[in-house]
Amino acid sequence: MTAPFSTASGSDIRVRFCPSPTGTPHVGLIRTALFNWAYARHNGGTMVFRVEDTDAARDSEESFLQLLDGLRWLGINWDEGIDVGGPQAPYRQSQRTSIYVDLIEKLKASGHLYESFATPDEIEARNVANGRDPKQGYDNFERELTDAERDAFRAEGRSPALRLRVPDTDLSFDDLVRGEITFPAGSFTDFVVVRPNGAPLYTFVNPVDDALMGITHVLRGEDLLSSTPRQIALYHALIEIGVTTFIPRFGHLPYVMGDGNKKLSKRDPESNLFHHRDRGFLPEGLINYLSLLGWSLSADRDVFSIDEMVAAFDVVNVNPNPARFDPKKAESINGDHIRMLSTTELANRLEPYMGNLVQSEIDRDLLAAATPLVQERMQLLGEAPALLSFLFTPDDDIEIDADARPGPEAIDILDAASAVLDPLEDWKHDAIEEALRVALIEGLELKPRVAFGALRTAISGKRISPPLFESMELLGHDSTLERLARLRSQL
RNA sequence: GGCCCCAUCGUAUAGCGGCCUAGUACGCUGCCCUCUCACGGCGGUAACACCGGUUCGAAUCCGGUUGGGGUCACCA
Repeated sequence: MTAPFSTASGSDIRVRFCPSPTGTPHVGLIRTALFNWAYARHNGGTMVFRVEDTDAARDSEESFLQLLDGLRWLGINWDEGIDVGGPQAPYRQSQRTSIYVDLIEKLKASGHLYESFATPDEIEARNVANGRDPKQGYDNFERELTDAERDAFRAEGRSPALRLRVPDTDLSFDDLVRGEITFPAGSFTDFVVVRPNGAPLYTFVNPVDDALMGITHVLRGEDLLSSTPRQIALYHALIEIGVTTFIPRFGHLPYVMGDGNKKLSKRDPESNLFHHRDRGFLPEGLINYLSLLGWSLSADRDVFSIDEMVAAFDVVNVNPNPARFDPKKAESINGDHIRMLSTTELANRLEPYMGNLVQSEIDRDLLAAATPLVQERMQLLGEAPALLSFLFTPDDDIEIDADARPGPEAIDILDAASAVLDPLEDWKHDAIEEALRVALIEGLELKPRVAFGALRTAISGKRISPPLFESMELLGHDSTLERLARLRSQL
């Protein structure tokens, strides 16, 4: 069967993101949103955002709000739909019932939909009785029910679901990422589009809204690949009754996988968008990494800005095979983005991650001054507090980690350091370093790592810290001396 | 089981018939830098699932096999 697929290109391209608000935003879902968005922006087309909340049992307002929060955090915006409105409002399916009811009547009248009284159990039993695989699905046997037969079912107290009469021919489409795909006639059967209670199902409302909203390119997860022929069948019906004139192009994006060979599960923390935000991913870092799941900018570059991604993105270059989410790689990419930020910008981004450490203007200034010390030491913004807390902690409250505590031999080091630092006029890191090197490395003939290790413990309480002399400078003369004295007294 | 999709280093990918004794990045690892940790620099490790075919020539095209995944809901 030949079909009038969309030929839209450039700014005529219309894509959509249409999540069902169940649970926290999943990175696979977000990757789908990202690719749709990038495709629209690259082509100067239109991004539509609608919500498929037709499953009252599973959908929640909280989840809906989280979706908005997540998209806004990432900077994925839209031109029509939720909040911004548009010619096909409303954009929440729960508010579009009358539109569906109207179309259901039209499709019924035109003979595309027919009443089906068989329950799932009966269909399975029927398959078994006919020697078919129980899992083989519906066999279209109620297509030509007589009025008398229908009345008989009604007399039993049954209400019919409505099924779409699908064509008895092969159905083909040219997938944007996979190429030509053909489903043989008979491999997809008449499917239910309306429940007996009159409520339309996803199988109906999704293509109907795409048609009504003029969607030209449907980019979605590959789990929907098998339902595409059925949707195309529905499109043919919609075209015949004049609802639309074309069928969108489809592009089925590869799965985002977790460990093993299965989709990243909703139970897996890695799947949760907010898990990554909470740990300190930058929006641009996460977008960069997510882009790499099934797509690449070029052969030898995998760190790039959002603008660069948009400028280069084309869905036809998306790789069809499933991609594993690799937290290590994601963090590495994020670290690169952290290093690409200006220090003032990084300081601003860091602040929300500092917990109650940064509370005053003075704290903010200290954070700004300390940011350069940690910019090359983080992959996640959430690592900052552990690295910097000693700068914001009163001298009395510095805890000495067990693995950082030096032996009694450090007493001489601390004494010598105090002696040379106390009278130091020019409290700058290079002067501090010079004084300490003269006193400890040359004077006491110590190895730098031994001498400075003890001082590091004194001021930070840790074996690992930002650069020592810069840290001392930020801490100030008095605090530094106080901390040296405190450690000495504990040895 | 029927139908559909997928198949390059551990991972993500480059490759769209000769530029490939297969490139890059993460990871792992050796060395250098170095006050710790990082950052950075220079190396190393490691892949075309298999079998046929087409072709002068195949990771690239075709067929099959194997393996993995999805789908066959009155969920979305």
